Amino acid sequence: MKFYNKLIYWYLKNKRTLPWRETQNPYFIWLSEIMLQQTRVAQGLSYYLKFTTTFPTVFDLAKADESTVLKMWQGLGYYSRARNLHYSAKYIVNELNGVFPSTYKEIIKLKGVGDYTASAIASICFNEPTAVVDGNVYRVLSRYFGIYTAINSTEGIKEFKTLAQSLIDKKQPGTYNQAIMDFGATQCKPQNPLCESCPFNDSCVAFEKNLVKELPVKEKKIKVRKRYFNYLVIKTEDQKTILSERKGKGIWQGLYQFPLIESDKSINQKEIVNSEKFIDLFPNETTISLYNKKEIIHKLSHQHLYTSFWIVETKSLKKATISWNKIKQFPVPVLVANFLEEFQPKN
DNA sequence: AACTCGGGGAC
DNA sequence: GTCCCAGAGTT
Repeated sequence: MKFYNKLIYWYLKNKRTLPWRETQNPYFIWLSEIMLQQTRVAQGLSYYLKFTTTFPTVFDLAKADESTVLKMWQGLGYYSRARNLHYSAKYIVNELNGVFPSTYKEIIKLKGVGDYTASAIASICFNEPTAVVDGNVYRVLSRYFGIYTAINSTEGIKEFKTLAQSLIDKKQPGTYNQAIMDFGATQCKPQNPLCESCPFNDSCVAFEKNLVKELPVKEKKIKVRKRYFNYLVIKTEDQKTILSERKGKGIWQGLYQFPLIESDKSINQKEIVNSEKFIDLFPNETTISLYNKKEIIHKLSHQHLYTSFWIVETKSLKKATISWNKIKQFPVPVLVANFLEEFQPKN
């Protein structure tokens, strides 16, 4: 029996019921695929429902402000996905008359769409036999065929794409692609895969040679940068504060935060008050107090942010233009959202 | 080729 | 703590 027949047989019996499996609307499939990049189904699901409800068509998404899109994306991470999604929605509306491109070659031109996403959309929506290679596919193929090539090397990326392409069922590429991903997610899992009940355990190289735990091979690990964030949470007597948008490179582009004093180590209240930024911001009298006694360690994949929130009260401040009761309309990082939730449970 | 971009869940 | 998730863009 061919590889794809066995796989699709498994899929038809074991597939998860998911909302984006009920449609071939390329706009919906696109939304789901962008959201699920480096994101578990369980985490992306509610965002998918929220987006498809609020923006039922690409025209609705294109019409929205970027800030609105980011607010809806808040908490999902990798915010460039939301910015690129919005950019591409406007492109589809303005340049393509709202018609979603229908071939891999055209789909991959969209910003935020790479080989994986273009293959997924082309196969699921337009029946084009382009094989997806995501983390699940790397794992399934490296184990089944006993391949040691690092999945994040240039060579590995090429090798696995070619292999995946040779295995696809050209008559039902969309079903095949979803099958191999679902199989990787629920059966051939990273840890404790269900080999004893696996339909491939009579022909899987890794199972036969007891290499399941060694595969797939991945090169090098990331190193984590430590940063020290001191947020100045301003409260004026007329209930205003300052939020500013993060611009340029780095994390959280387009999201908002309180005025930030960053340092390369922990700093105390005296150092805050004597800093250039603080003096520039508050020429007049203020009261400052540390909100969290212990630094909050916010962990990103490449950075650990040691964070202190400083409550700064002052009579009035010209730059403080944002009312506290409107603060939750702004897209903010989870680090800031968590603080606001505790500091201002209302709204 | 290496780095950067979030947040969370499973172990 | 470690790994990694329906990856892509930039340097």
